[in-house]
Amino acid sequence: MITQSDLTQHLTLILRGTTEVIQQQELETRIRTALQEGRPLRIKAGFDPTAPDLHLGHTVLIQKLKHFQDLGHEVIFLIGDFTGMIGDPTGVSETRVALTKAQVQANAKTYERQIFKTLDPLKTRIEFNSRWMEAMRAEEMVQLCSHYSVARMLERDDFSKRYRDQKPISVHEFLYPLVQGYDSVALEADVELGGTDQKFNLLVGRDLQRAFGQVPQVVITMPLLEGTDGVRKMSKSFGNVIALEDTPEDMFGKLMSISDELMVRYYELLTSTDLEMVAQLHPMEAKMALATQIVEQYHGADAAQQGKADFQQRIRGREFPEHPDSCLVLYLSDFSSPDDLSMSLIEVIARTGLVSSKAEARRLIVQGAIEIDKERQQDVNTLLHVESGRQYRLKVGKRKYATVELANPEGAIE
RNA sequence: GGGCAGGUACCCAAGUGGUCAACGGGGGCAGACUGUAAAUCUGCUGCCAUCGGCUUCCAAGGUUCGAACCCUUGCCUGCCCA
Repeated sequence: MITQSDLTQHLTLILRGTTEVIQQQELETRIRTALQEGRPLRIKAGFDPTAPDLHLGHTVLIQKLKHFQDLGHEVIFLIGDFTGMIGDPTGVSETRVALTKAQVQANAKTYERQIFKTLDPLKTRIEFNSRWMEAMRAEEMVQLCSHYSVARMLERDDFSKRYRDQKPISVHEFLYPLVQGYDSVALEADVELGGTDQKFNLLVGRDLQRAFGQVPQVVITMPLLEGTDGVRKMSKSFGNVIALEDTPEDMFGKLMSISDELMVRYYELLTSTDLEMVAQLHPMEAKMALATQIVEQYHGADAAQQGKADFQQRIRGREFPEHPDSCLVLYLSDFSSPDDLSMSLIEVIARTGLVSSKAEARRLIVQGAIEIDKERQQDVNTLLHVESGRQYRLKVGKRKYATVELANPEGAIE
């Protein structure tokens, strides 16, 4: 027997952090039925195969999938390989390179590795929409298109905006919402999750399901997580991502560099920590706790501690970290003469690979961003006289460190 | 198919024959200040180099002593007409 409190508990978890549920009434009804009949709901969330590197932005959805999974529902992680192979509609001038089967497979593997840090591999169904889309004949495709009008397509925010701004819209881009919507038909999804930017596409799914004689799915939208800049959504093209496969040190550092405001947001969407409690903490402490918690989830407890230690050394203490970003080893052959083991500082910095050009190295020197063994070097003409057996510690800018040393002379095998 | 307007550095956007590696804004980087924050202030932001040089303004040609700017063709985008 299903009690009201069971249902309420169930719903509370599902609704946590959501932006919108269409229709919540339907959701409740379906959950009730599911519980009563012991027949789990089928939850779908789609992902783009061209971006296999998941970042914290994606995990908002994955967490939500996890909630459903924990409640016993069937979770489908859908990889839009068919849509991905045609090309993505975002970006005006850039035509995405079509992915090969092999690439898609490789990306799918990456996805698995990443999402299974959160989801249960045994209970997660991974699907590819090429399975049904490749089998679709042109005739069926045309028929699919007939279920939607251009005017309604133009209702979509980004389409109408681009239309207004006189930016190009290719016809095939209209197919995207249709294909995505059709995925719901093919999977007979009960619920589809997506970011708020997906709302339109998700709703198309409802319409198409209706057109194909199915009960329309419940649509749940989740907020888009802001990137490290705190303003724009987290996205690779904005360079503001915290990737799941960032090193623990990187991840920790990036999390520490977000604004206090954003930190609260991250707590809200990426953890289940009580927000009231967070507000009691010193922002710095709270941020440390957040960073530790998140790094721990994706890299384990040890890594989290290591990330924390690295942060403490490198940034707070402005000390040389345990793991420098670059270790430059120089050989005798790198110098013009074995009697004069000196190299211009610019050259040395460039060789560490931490800067993109010598011009940049030069700039950093002028700007006082370079230190050798804790001494600031502001002279562009500085020469580094390398003594064998000695290690030089370079600080390049705010957060990059490198060691420089001469190759072991005895062990040198030419 | 026809007409019109455009394509400038990471993005937006000035420039419309020499003084342009190219105004300005955003972003990024650095310094100061800090809690590696945010906000703020300052500087830098094509490449190589000691003066100086080299490669850039959709592409390919052309005119010119000299072109991002003029001409031709092509490619791309938007709008209007069919």
